[in-house]
Amino acid sequence: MARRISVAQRRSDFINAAVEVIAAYGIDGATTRRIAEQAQANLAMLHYCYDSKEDLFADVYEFVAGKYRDVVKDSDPHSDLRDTARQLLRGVMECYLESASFTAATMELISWARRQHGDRGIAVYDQALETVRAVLRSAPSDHPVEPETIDQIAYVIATLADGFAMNWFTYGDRSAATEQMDIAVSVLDSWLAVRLGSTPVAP
Amino acid sequence: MARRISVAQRRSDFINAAVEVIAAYGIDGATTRRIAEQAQANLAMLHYCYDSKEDLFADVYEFVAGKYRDVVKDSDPHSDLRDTARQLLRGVMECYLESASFTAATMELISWARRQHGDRGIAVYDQALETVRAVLRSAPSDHPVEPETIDQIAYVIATLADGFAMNWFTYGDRSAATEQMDIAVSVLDSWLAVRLGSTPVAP
DNA sequence: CGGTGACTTAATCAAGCGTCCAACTGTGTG
DNA sequence: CACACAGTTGGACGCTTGATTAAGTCACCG
Repeated sequence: MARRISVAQRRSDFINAAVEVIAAYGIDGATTRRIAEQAQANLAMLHYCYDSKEDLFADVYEFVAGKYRDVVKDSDPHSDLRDTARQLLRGVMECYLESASFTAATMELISWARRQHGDRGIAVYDQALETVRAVLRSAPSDHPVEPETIDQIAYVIATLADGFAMNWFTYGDRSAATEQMDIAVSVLDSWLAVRLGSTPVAP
Repeated sequence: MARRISVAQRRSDFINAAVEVIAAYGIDGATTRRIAEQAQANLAMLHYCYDSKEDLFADVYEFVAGKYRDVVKDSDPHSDLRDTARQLLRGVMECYLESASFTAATMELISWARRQHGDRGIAVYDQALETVRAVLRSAPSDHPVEPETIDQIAYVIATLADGFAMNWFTYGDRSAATEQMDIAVSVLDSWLAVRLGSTPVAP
Protein backbone atom coordinates (compact mmCIF):
# COMPACT_ATOMS: atom_id res chain seq x y z
CA MET A 1 0.00 0.00 0.00
CA ALA A 2 1.31 3.39 -0.93
CA ARG A 3 2.51 5.73 1.77
CA ARG A 4 0.22 8.41 3.03
CA ILE A 5 0.99 11.89 1.98
CA SER A 6 0.27 15.17 3.70
CA VAL A 7 -2.26 17.54 2.23
CA ALA A 8 0.46 20.14 1.68
CA GLN A 9 2.54 17.69 -0.35
CA ARG A 10 -0.54 16.58 -2.25
CA ARG A 11 -1.36 20.15 -3.12
CA SER A 12 2.09 20.59 -4.53
CA ASP A 13 1.66 17.42 -6.57
CA PHE A 14 -1.63 18.67 -7.95
CA ILE A 15 -0.09 21.99 -8.94
CA ASN A 16 2.72 20.30 -10.84
CA ALA A 17 0.29 17.87 -12.40
CA ALA A 18 -1.93 20.76 -13.46
CA VAL A 19 1.02 22.42 -15.23
CA GLU A 20 1.72 19.24 -17.15
CA VAL A 21 -1.89 18.71 -18.10
CA ILE A 22 -2.43 22.33 -19.12
CA ALA A 23 0.66 22.11 -21.31
CA ALA A 24 -0.57 18.91 -22.91
CA TYR A 25 -4.29 19.53 -23.26
CA GLY A 26 -4.77 23.28 -22.89
CA ILE A 27 -6.77 25.07 -20.23
CA ASP A 28 -10.11 23.72 -21.35
CA GLY A 29 -8.67 20.24 -21.61
CA ALA A 30 -7.28 20.41 -18.10
CA THR A 31 -10.06 18.49 -16.38
CA THR A 32 -10.10 17.38 -12.79
CA ARG A 33 -9.87 13.78 -13.89
CA ARG A 34 -6.79 14.27 -16.01
CA ILE A 35 -5.06 16.31 -13.33
CA ALA A 36 -5.80 13.69 -10.71
CA GLU A 37 -4.52 10.95 -12.99
CA GLN A 38 -1.33 12.89 -13.72
CA ALA A 39 -0.83 13.41 -9.99
CA GLN A 40 -1.39 9.67 -9.48
CA ALA A 41 -4.16 10.46 -7.10
CA ASN A 42 -7.80 9.65 -6.88
CA LEU A 43 -10.27 12.09 -8.32
CA ALA A 44 -11.94 12.61 -4.97
CA MET A 45 -8.53 13.38 -3.50
CA LEU A 46 -8.48 16.59 -5.48
CA HIS A 47 -11.61 17.80 -3.77
CA TYR A 48 -10.22 16.68 -0.48
CA CYS A 49 -7.27 19.05 -0.95
CA TYR A 50 -9.09 21.82 -2.79
CA ASP A 51 -12.64 23.01 -2.40
CA SER A 52 -12.97 23.48 -6.12
CA LYS A 53 -11.07 23.35 -9.37
CA GLU A 54 -10.89 27.11 -9.34
CA ASP A 55 -9.06 27.03 -6.03
CA LEU A 56 -6.45 24.74 -7.51
CA PHE A 57 -6.02 27.00 -10.51
CA ALA A 58 -5.48 29.97 -8.24
CA ASP A 59 -2.54 28.10 -6.75
CA VAL A 60 -1.25 27.26 -10.22
CA TYR A 61 -1.25 30.96 -11.02
CA GLU A 62 0.66 31.75 -7.89
CA PHE A 63 3.15 29.01 -8.73
CA VAL A 64 3.83 30.38 -12.20
CA ALA A 65 4.08 33.97 -10.98
CA GLY A 66 6.41 32.86 -8.21
CA LYS A 67 8.72 31.07 -10.61
CA TYR A 68 9.07 34.24 -12.68
CA ARG A 69 9.77 36.23 -9.55
CA ASP A 70 12.51 33.83 -8.51
CA VAL A 71 14.17 33.78 -11.89
CA VAL A 72 14.13 37.53 -12.30
CA LYS A 73 15.36 38.27 -8.77
CA ASP A 74 18.16 35.82 -9.26
CA SER A 75 20.24 38.28 -11.23
CA ASP A 76 23.45 39.61 -9.84
CA PRO A 77 22.78 42.99 -8.19
CA HIS A 78 26.33 44.23 -8.75
CA SER A 79 26.34 44.12 -12.54
CA ASP A 80 25.87 47.27 -14.55
CA LEU A 81 22.68 47.99 -16.43
CA ARG A 82 23.73 46.35 -19.65
CA ASP A 83 24.92 43.21 -17.98
CA THR A 84 21.85 43.05 -15.80
CA ALA A 85 19.63 43.20 -18.86
CA ARG A 86 21.63 40.40 -20.45
CA GLN A 87 21.33 38.27 -17.34
CA LEU A 88 17.61 38.84 -17.11
CA LEU A 89 16.98 37.78 -20.67
CA ARG A 90 19.20 34.75 -20.37
CA GLY A 91 17.67 33.78 -17.06
CA VAL A 92 14.14 33.80 -18.39
CA MET A 93 15.08 31.89 -21.52
CA GLU A 94 16.95 29.28 -19.50
CA CYS A 95 13.91 28.91 -17.31
CA TYR A 96 11.81 28.25 -20.39
CA LEU A 97 14.35 25.83 -21.81
CA GLU A 98 14.45 23.95 -18.54
CA SER A 99 10.83 23.00 -18.74
CA ALA A 100 8.84 22.87 -21.93
CA SER A 101 5.72 22.18 -19.89
CA PHE A 102 6.17 25.34 -17.89
CA THR A 103 6.62 27.32 -21.08
CA ALA A 104 3.54 25.88 -22.72
CA ALA A 105 1.41 26.13 -19.60
CA THR A 106 2.36 29.77 -19.16
CA MET A 107 1.34 30.51 -22.74
CA GLU A 108 -1.97 28.78 -22.22
CA LEU A 109 -2.60 30.60 -18.98
CA ILE A 110 -1.86 34.00 -20.45
CA SER A 111 -4.06 33.54 -23.47
CA TRP A 112 -6.82 32.11 -21.32
CA ALA A 113 -6.56 35.03 -18.96
CA ARG A 114 -6.87 37.47 -21.81
CA ARG A 115 -10.07 35.78 -22.94
CA GLN A 116 -11.64 36.07 -19.51
CA HIS A 117 -10.59 39.74 -19.50
CA GLY A 118 -9.97 39.25 -15.83
CA ASP A 119 -7.10 41.19 -14.31
CA ARG A 120 -5.70 38.15 -12.63
CA GLY A 121 -4.40 36.58 -15.79
CA ILE A 122 -2.72 39.64 -17.13
CA ALA A 123 -1.34 40.05 -13.66
CA VAL A 124 1.17 37.25 -14.26
CA TYR A 125 2.54 39.00 -17.32
CA ASP A 126 2.32 42.39 -15.67
CA GLN A 127 3.99 41.42 -12.43
CA ALA A 128 6.84 39.75 -14.26
CA LEU A 129 7.38 42.84 -16.39
CA GLU A 130 7.27 45.14 -13.38
CA THR A 131 9.79 43.00 -11.53
CA VAL A 132 12.10 43.21 -14.52
CA ARG A 133 11.81 47.00 -14.42
CA ALA A 134 12.54 47.06 -10.71
CA VAL A 135 15.68 44.99 -11.12
CA LEU A 136 16.85 47.16 -14.01
CA ARG A 137 16.29 50.29 -11.94
CA SER A 138 18.36 48.94 -9.11
CA ALA A 139 21.34 48.25 -11.38
CA PRO A 140 24.22 50.60 -10.69
CA SER A 141 24.91 53.02 -13.54
CA ASP A 142 27.41 55.79 -14.25
CA HIS A 143 24.80 58.28 -15.40
CA PRO A 144 21.19 58.43 -14.28
CA VAL A 145 18.93 56.45 -16.58
CA GLU A 146 15.57 57.82 -17.60
CA PRO A 147 12.46 55.88 -16.62
CA GLU A 148 11.44 55.70 -20.26
CA THR A 149 14.68 53.95 -21.10
CA ILE A 150 14.07 51.40 -18.36
CA ASP A 151 10.59 50.73 -19.74
CA GLN A 152 11.97 50.22 -23.21
CA ILE A 153 14.68 47.84 -22.09
CA ALA A 154 12.16 45.82 -20.11
CA TYR A 155 9.92 45.67 -23.13
CA VAL A 156 12.71 44.47 -25.41
CA ILE A 157 13.71 41.79 -22.92
CA ALA A 158 10.12 40.62 -22.68
CA THR A 159 9.71 40.67 -26.45
CA LEU A 160 12.82 38.64 -27.10
CA ALA A 161 11.95 36.18 -24.34
CA ASP A 162 8.38 35.76 -25.59
CA GLY A 163 9.47 35.35 -29.17
CA PHE A 164 12.00 32.79 -28.07
CA ALA A 165 9.36 30.93 -26.09
CA MET A 166 6.99 30.92 -29.03
CA ASN A 167 9.51 29.29 -31.32
CA TRP A 168 10.76 26.85 -28.70
CA PHE A 169 7.37 25.62 -27.66
CA THR A 170 6.18 25.37 -31.25
CA TYR A 171 9.06 23.32 -32.57
CA GLY A 172 10.28 21.83 -29.33
CA ASP A 173 13.77 21.63 -30.81
CA ARG A 174 16.12 21.96 -27.86
CA SER A 175 19.36 22.26 -29.78
CA ALA A 176 17.92 24.93 -32.07
CA ALA A 177 16.61 26.76 -29.02
CA THR A 178 20.02 26.76 -27.42
CA GLU A 179 21.52 28.49 -30.42
CA GLN A 180 18.61 30.90 -30.55
CA MET A 181 19.29 31.92 -26.98
CA ASP A 182 22.66 33.24 -28.04
CA ILE A 183 21.16 35.06 -30.98
CA ALA A 184 18.56 36.71 -28.76
CA VAL A 185 21.23 37.88 -26.34
CA SER A 186 23.32 39.28 -29.17
CA VAL A 187 20.28 41.12 -30.49
CA LEU A 188 19.65 42.68 -27.11
CA ASP A 189 23.30 43.56 -26.83
CA SER A 190 23.49 45.29 -30.18
CA TRP A 191 20.46 47.37 -29.41
CA LEU A 192 21.65 48.30 -25.92
CA ALA A 193 24.94 49.46 -27.36
CA VAL A 194 23.12 51.90 -29.61
CA ARG A 195 20.47 52.81 -27.07
CA LEU A 196 22.80 53.41 -24.16
CA GLY A 197 25.53 54.84 -26.29
CA SER A 198 28.36 52.52 -25.35
CA THR A 199 30.78 50.97 -27.74
CA PRO A 200 29.41 47.99 -29.60
CA VAL A 201 30.89 44.62 -28.87
CA ALA A 202 32.82 43.02 -31.66
CA PRO A 203 31.88 39.35 -32.07
CA MET B 1 -36.95 36.85 -45.07
CA ALA B 2 -33.26 37.51 -45.32
CA ARG B 3 -31.45 37.69 -48.61
CA ARG B 4 -30.15 34.48 -50.03
CA ILE B 5 -26.45 34.11 -50.27
CA SER B 6 -24.28 31.77 -52.31
CA VAL B 7 -22.52 28.94 -50.55
CA ALA B 8 -19.15 30.43 -51.44
CA GLN B 9 -20.03 33.71 -49.74
CA ARG B 10 -21.42 31.84 -46.75
CA ARG B 11 -18.23 29.88 -46.42
CA SER B 12 -16.26 33.09 -46.33
CA ASP B 13 -18.60 34.44 -43.64
CA PHE B 14 -18.10 31.33 -41.57
CA ILE B 15 -14.34 31.60 -41.83
CA ASN B 16 -14.34 35.19 -40.64
CA ALA B 17 -16.81 34.35 -37.91
CA ALA B 18 -14.62 31.46 -36.80
CA VAL B 19 -11.62 33.79 -36.49
CA GLU B 20 -13.62 36.13 -34.27
CA VAL B 21 -14.97 33.35 -32.11
CA ILE B 22 -11.61 31.64 -31.74
CA ALA B 23 -10.09 34.94 -30.67
CA ALA B 24 -12.85 35.52 -28.15
CA TYR B 25 -13.39 32.03 -26.74
CA GLY B 26 -10.33 30.01 -27.69
CA ILE B 27 -10.23 26.92 -29.85
CA ASP B 28 -12.20 24.76 -27.48
CA GLY B 29 -14.72 27.50 -26.98
CA ALA B 30 -15.21 27.89 -30.71
CA THR B 31 -18.35 25.81 -30.97
CA THR B 32 -20.48 25.43 -34.04
CA ARG B 33 -23.29 27.32 -32.32
CA ARG B 34 -21.17 30.33 -31.52
CA ILE B 35 -19.63 30.42 -34.99
CA ALA B 36 -23.04 30.21 -36.62
CA GLU B 37 -24.37 32.96 -34.38
CA GLN B 38 -21.39 35.18 -35.15
CA ALA B 39 -21.91 34.57 -38.86
CA GLN B 40 -25.59 35.46 -38.37
CA ALA B 41 -26.51 32.13 -39.83
CA ASN B 42 -28.40 29.12 -38.67
CA LEU B 43 -26.56 26.31 -36.98
CA ALA B 44 -27.65 23.81 -39.60
CA MET B 45 -26.40 26.21 -42.26
CA LEU B 46 -22.89 25.48 -41.14
CA HIS B 47 -23.34 21.82 -41.92
CA TYR B 48 -24.93 22.73 -45.18
CA CYS B 49 -21.75 24.56 -46.23
CA TYR B 50 -19.26 22.28 -44.54
CA ASP B 51 -19.45 18.55 -43.97
CA SER B 52 -18.00 18.93 -40.53
CA LYS B 53 -16.50 21.41 -38.13
CA GLU B 54 -13.09 20.08 -38.97
CA ASP B 55 -13.58 20.97 -42.62
CA LEU B 56 -14.35 24.53 -41.64
CA PHE B 57 -11.26 24.69 -39.48
CA ALA B 58 -9.15 23.49 -42.37
CA ASP B 59 -10.34 26.50 -44.31
CA VAL B 60 -9.60 28.76 -41.36
CA TYR B 61 -6.05 27.44 -41.39
CA GLU B 62 -5.71 28.12 -45.05
CA PHE B 63 -7.07 31.62 -44.52
CA VAL B 64 -4.54 32.44 -41.83
CA ALA B 65 -1.65 30.94 -43.77
CA GLY B 66 -2.74 32.87 -46.85
CA LYS B 67 -2.81 36.15 -44.98
CA TYR B 68 0.76 35.62 -43.84
CA ARG B 69 1.80 34.78 -47.37
CA ASP B 70 0.25 37.96 -48.69
CA VAL B 71 1.81 40.18 -46.09
CA VAL B 72 5.26 38.70 -46.48
CA LYS B 73 5.23 38.73 -50.28
CA ASP B 74 4.10 42.32 -50.21
CA SER B 75 7.61 43.58 -49.56
CA ASP B 76 9.43 45.60 -52.15
CA PRO B 77 11.69 43.27 -54.14
CA HIS B 78 14.15 46.04 -55.01
CA SER B 79 15.27 46.89 -51.51
CA ASP B 80 18.55 45.65 -50.14
CA LEU B 81 18.70 42.90 -47.52
CA ARG B 82 18.63 45.19 -44.54
CA ASP B 83 15.70 47.18 -45.81
CA THR B 84 13.84 44.06 -46.84
CA ALA B 85 14.19 42.69 -43.32
CA ARG B 86 12.86 45.95 -41.90
CA GLN B 87 9.89 45.88 -44.25
CA LEU B 88 9.08 42.28 -43.41
CA LEU B 89 9.06 42.92 -39.70
CA ARG B 90 7.01 46.06 -40.03
CA GLY B 91 4.58 44.40 -42.42
CA VAL B 92 3.84 41.53 -40.08
CA MET B 93 3.45 43.80 -37.09
CA GLU B 94 1.12 46.11 -38.98
CA CYS B 95 -0.92 43.09 -39.97
CA TYR B 96 -1.24 42.14 -36.32
CA LEU B 97 -2.09 45.68 -35.31
CA GLU B 98 -4.75 45.85 -37.98
CA SER B 99 -6.74 43.04 -36.46
CA ALA B 100 -6.51 42.03 -32.86
CA SER B 101 -8.80 39.10 -33.61
CA PHE B 102 -6.47 37.79 -36.26
CA THR B 103 -3.55 38.06 -33.86
CA ALA B 104 -5.34 36.28 -31.06
CA ALA B 105 -6.81 33.61 -33.33
CA THR B 106 -3.39 32.87 -34.79
CA MET B 107 -1.93 32.44 -31.33
CA GLU B 108 -4.74 30.11 -30.37
CA LEU B 109 -4.35 28.10 -33.55
CA ILE B 110 -0.62 27.68 -33.12
CA SER B 111 -0.81 26.55 -29.54
CA TRP B 112 -3.69 24.25 -30.35
CA ALA B 113 -1.75 22.78 -33.24
CA ARG B 114 1.20 22.11 -31.00
CA ARG B 115 -1.01 20.19 -28.60
CA GLN B 116 -2.32 17.94 -31.34
CA HIS B 117 1.30 17.46 -32.45
CA GLY B 118 -0.06 17.33 -35.95
CA ASP B 119 2.11 18.75 -38.67
CA ARG B 120 -0.66 20.90 -40.01
CA GLY B 121 -0.60 23.37 -37.18
CA ILE B 122 3.10 23.88 -37.13
CA ALA B 123 2.80 24.24 -40.86
CA VAL B 124 1.33 27.72 -40.50
CA TYR B 125 4.29 28.87 -38.47
CA ASP B 126 6.70 26.95 -40.63
CA GLN B 127 5.40 28.14 -43.96
CA ALA B 128 5.43 31.74 -42.84
CA LEU B 129 9.03 31.42 -41.67
CA GLU B 130 10.08 29.74 -44.88
CA THR B 131 8.45 32.47 -46.97
CA VAL B 132 10.34 35.07 -44.97
CA ARG B 133 13.56 33.23 -45.75
CA ALA B 134 12.70 33.08 -49.43
CA VAL B 135 12.04 36.81 -49.61
CA LEU B 136 15.26 37.57 -47.76
CA ARG B 137 17.19 35.35 -50.14
CA SER B 138 15.80 37.15 -53.14
CA ALA B 139 16.87 40.56 -51.85
CA PRO B 140 19.73 42.01 -53.88
CA SER B 141 22.99 42.22 -51.99
CA ASP B 142 26.52 43.44 -52.69
CA HIS B 143 28.20 40.37 -51.32
CA PRO B 144 26.79 36.86 -51.23
CA VAL B 145 25.01 36.15 -47.98
CA GLU B 146 25.45 32.83 -46.24
CA PRO B 147 22.36 30.65 -45.76
CA GLU B 148 23.01 30.60 -42.04
CA THR B 149 22.79 34.36 -41.94
CA ILE B 150 19.45 34.29 -43.74
CA ASP B 151 18.16 31.78 -41.22
CA GLN B 152 19.23 33.94 -38.34
CA ILE B 153 17.67 37.08 -39.75
CA ALA B 154 14.42 35.25 -40.38
CA TYR B 155 14.49 33.96 -36.82
CA VAL B 156 15.07 37.40 -35.36
CA ILE B 157 12.23 38.86 -37.41
CA ALA B 158 9.92 36.08 -36.26
CA THR B 159 11.01 36.49 -32.65
CA LEU B 160 10.45 40.23 -32.62
CA ALA B 161 7.10 39.87 -34.37
CA ASP B 162 5.95 37.13 -32.00
CA GLY B 163 7.07 39.03 -28.94
CA PHE B 164 5.28 42.09 -30.23
CA ALA B 165 2.13 40.08 -30.83
CA MET B 166 2.26 38.59 -27.36
CA ASN B 167 2.37 41.98 -25.70
CA TRP B 168 -0.21 43.54 -28.00
CA PHE B 169 -2.74 40.80 -27.63
CA THR B 170 -2.23 40.60 -23.88
CA TYR B 171 -2.69 44.26 -23.13
CA GLY B 172 -4.64 45.29 -26.22
CA ASP B 173 -3.17 48.76 -25.91
CA ARG B 174 -3.03 50.11 -29.44
CA SER B 175 -1.08 53.29 -28.77
CA ALA B 176 1.53 51.40 -26.74
CA ALA B 177 1.76 48.84 -29.53
CA THR B 178 2.38 51.54 -32.11
CA GLU B 179 5.36 52.79 -30.15
CA GLN B 180 6.58 49.27 -29.61
CA MET B 181 6.60 48.70 -33.34
CA ASP B 182 9.23 51.38 -33.70
CA ILE B 183 11.27 49.92 -30.89
CA ALA B 184 11.16 46.48 -32.47
CA VAL B 185 12.34 47.87 -35.79
CA SER B 186 15.17 49.74 -34.14
CA VAL B 187 16.21 46.57 -32.34
CA LEU B 188 16.32 44.66 -35.60
CA ASP B 189 18.23 47.49 -37.19
CA SER B 190 20.89 47.67 -34.52
CA TRP B 191 21.48 43.97 -34.70
CA LEU B 192 21.62 43.92 -38.48
CA ALA B 193 24.21 46.68 -38.45
CA VAL B 194 26.45 44.56 -36.26
CA ARG B 195 25.59 41.26 -37.93
CA LEU B 196 25.99 42.39 -41.53
CA GLY B 197 28.47 45.18 -41.00
CA SER B 198 31.03 43.17 -39.12
CA THR B 199 31.24 40.32 -41.58
CA PRO B 200 33.23 41.68 -44.49
CA VAL B 201 33.82 39.35 -47.39
CA ALA B 202 37.59 39.25 -47.37
CA PRO B 203 39.24 40.86 -44.39
C1' DC C 1 -45.03 26.17 -62.37
C1' DG C 2 -41.76 22.84 -61.11
C1' DG C 3 -37.35 22.01 -59.51
C1' DT C 4 -33.10 23.11 -57.51
C1' DG C 5 -30.46 25.31 -54.24
C1' DA C 6 -30.72 28.10 -50.04
C1' DC C 7 -32.39 27.90 -45.60
C1' DT C 8 -34.74 26.50 -40.92
C1' DT C 9 -36.73 23.97 -37.11
C1' DA C 10 -36.37 20.77 -33.79
C1' DA C 11 -34.75 16.90 -32.23
C1' DT C 12 -31.19 13.10 -31.43
C1' DC C 13 -27.52 11.07 -29.34
C1' DA C 14 -23.65 10.98 -26.62
C1' DA C 15 -19.82 12.42 -24.16
C1' DG C 16 -17.86 14.47 -20.51
C1' DC C 17 -17.87 17.72 -17.01
C1' DG C 18 -17.40 19.17 -11.73
C1' DT C 19 -18.88 17.77 -7.56
C1' DC C 20 -20.02 15.06 -3.75
C1' DC C 21 -20.94 11.11 -0.56
C1' DA C 22 -20.48 7.23 2.21
C1' DA C 23 -17.51 3.82 3.23
C1' DC C 24 -12.87 2.26 4.16
C1' DT C 25 -7.91 2.18 5.82
C1' DG C 26 -3.96 3.32 7.91
C1' DT C 27 -1.56 5.70 11.73
C1' DG C 28 -0.35 8.06 15.62
C1' DT C 29 -1.97 9.02 20.50
C1' DG C 30 -3.69 8.31 25.05
C1' DC D 1 -5.29 -1.86 22.67
C1' DA D 2 -8.83 1.30 21.24
C1' DC D 3 -10.14 5.40 19.50
C1' DA D 4 -10.18 9.45 16.58
C1' DC D 5 -9.07 11.43 12.70
C1' DA D 6 -6.40 12.36 8.37
C1' DG D 7 -5.90 10.26 4.19
C1' DT D 8 -8.09 7.53 0.50
C1' DT D 9 -11.34 5.43 -2.57
C1' DG D 10 -15.14 3.88 -6.07
C1' DG D 11 -19.01 5.21 -7.75
C1' DA D 12 -22.77 7.88 -8.98
C1' DC D 13 -25.40 12.25 -9.55
C1' DG D 14 -27.26 15.73 -12.41
C1' DC D 15 -26.31 18.62 -15.72
C1' DT D 16 -24.33 21.21 -19.62
C1' DT D 17 -23.06 21.21 -24.14
C1' DG D 18 -21.22 19.29 -27.95
C1' DA D 19 -21.73 17.82 -33.31
C1' DT D 20 -24.77 16.19 -36.34
C1' DT D 21 -29.07 15.26 -39.13
C1' DA D 22 -33.91 14.32 -40.86
C1' DA D 23 -37.36 16.56 -42.73
C1' DG D 24 -39.65 20.36 -43.97
C1' DT D 25 -40.08 25.43 -45.91
C1' DC D 26 -39.02 29.15 -48.84
C1' DA D 27 -37.22 31.87 -52.92
C1' DC D 28 -35.59 32.24 -57.29
C1' DC D 29 -34.76 30.92 -62.31
C1' DG D 30 -35.88 28.65 -66.37
